[in-house]
Amino acid sequence: MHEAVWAALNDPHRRAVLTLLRQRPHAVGELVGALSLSQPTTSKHLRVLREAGLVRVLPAAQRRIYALDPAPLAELDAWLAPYRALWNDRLDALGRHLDATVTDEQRET
Amino acid sequence: MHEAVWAALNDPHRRAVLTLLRQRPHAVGELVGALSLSQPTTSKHLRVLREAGLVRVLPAAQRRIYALDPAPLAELDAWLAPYRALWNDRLDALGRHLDATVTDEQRET
DNA sequence: GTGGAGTATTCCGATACCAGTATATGCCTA
DNA sequence: TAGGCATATACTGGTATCGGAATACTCCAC
Repeated sequence: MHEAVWAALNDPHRRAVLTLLRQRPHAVGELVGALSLSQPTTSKHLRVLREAGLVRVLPAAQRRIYALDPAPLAELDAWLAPYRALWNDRLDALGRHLDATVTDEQRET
Repeated sequence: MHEAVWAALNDPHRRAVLTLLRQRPHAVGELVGALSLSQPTTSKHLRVLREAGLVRVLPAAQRRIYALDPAPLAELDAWLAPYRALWNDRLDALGRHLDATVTDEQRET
C-alpha cells in the first residue's frame, strides 16, 4: 500500500468525496457544491485522490466526471488484515466472559 | 472514527510501531532501536498514537511499556465496510467474465 | 474564431508536521 | 539523598499541506 493513499485519506474533504463517489460518479461542479469549497481547492483535492489511484476521471466534453476506484481501499483492507485477529480475539474473550457470566448466574438461580 | 486516528496512521514510522506492537508490547527503548530514530522523536510518535487511542501505556518502574489497542482499527474496518461491496462487485464481475470466457472457449472446442 | 462554461494550475499566506538538540521529569539503587 | 537510567517535553528549523484569489487551459456552440 502506497504512502500517497494514506496521505489522501488523511483529509476529511477527500474522504467526503469518496463517500459521494460511492453512490455514483460526479462532475467536479457537483463536488464543489457538496463540499462548500472553492472550485480550485476542490480540483486540488481531486488531484491528490487521482494520484493516489482512489479515483478515475472520465472526460465528457468540458466536464470531467470523477468515479471511485476502490483498488487502493482493497489494499487498505489487506493492510488491516493482520490486526483483525486482535480485536476478534478480544471479542472472543468478551464472548467467553459473557458466556461464563451467564452460566454462573444460571447456576446461582 | 476520529480525525486523530487518520492522522496517526499517516506516518510510516507510526505504522511501523503498530506492526511491532502486533507481536508483543515494547518498551520505548526497544522502539527507538527498531525505528532508528532519536529517543525524543520516538516518544513524540508514541504520544500521537496514544492520543489517537491506538496504543496504551503500562508504566513499569522507569520504563514505559507500550501495547497495541486495536479498537480504532476496528473503527477503520467499519469505515471501510461500505466500500467492500464495491471491489467485491468488481471481482464478482471479473469472475463472471472469466466464467463466460471459459464457457465460450469450451464451446469452441 | 469568439464567447462562455467547466476545470486545472499557479501563486501566495497561514498553519501543521517531522526531525533533531537540549533540557526536564520520574523512579530505582546504593 | 545523590547518581543514573528511561522517558517526556520545549524549542527550533525545514518542509509539506490547506485554503483562497487570480489566471490559464480546453472544449463546445454559435
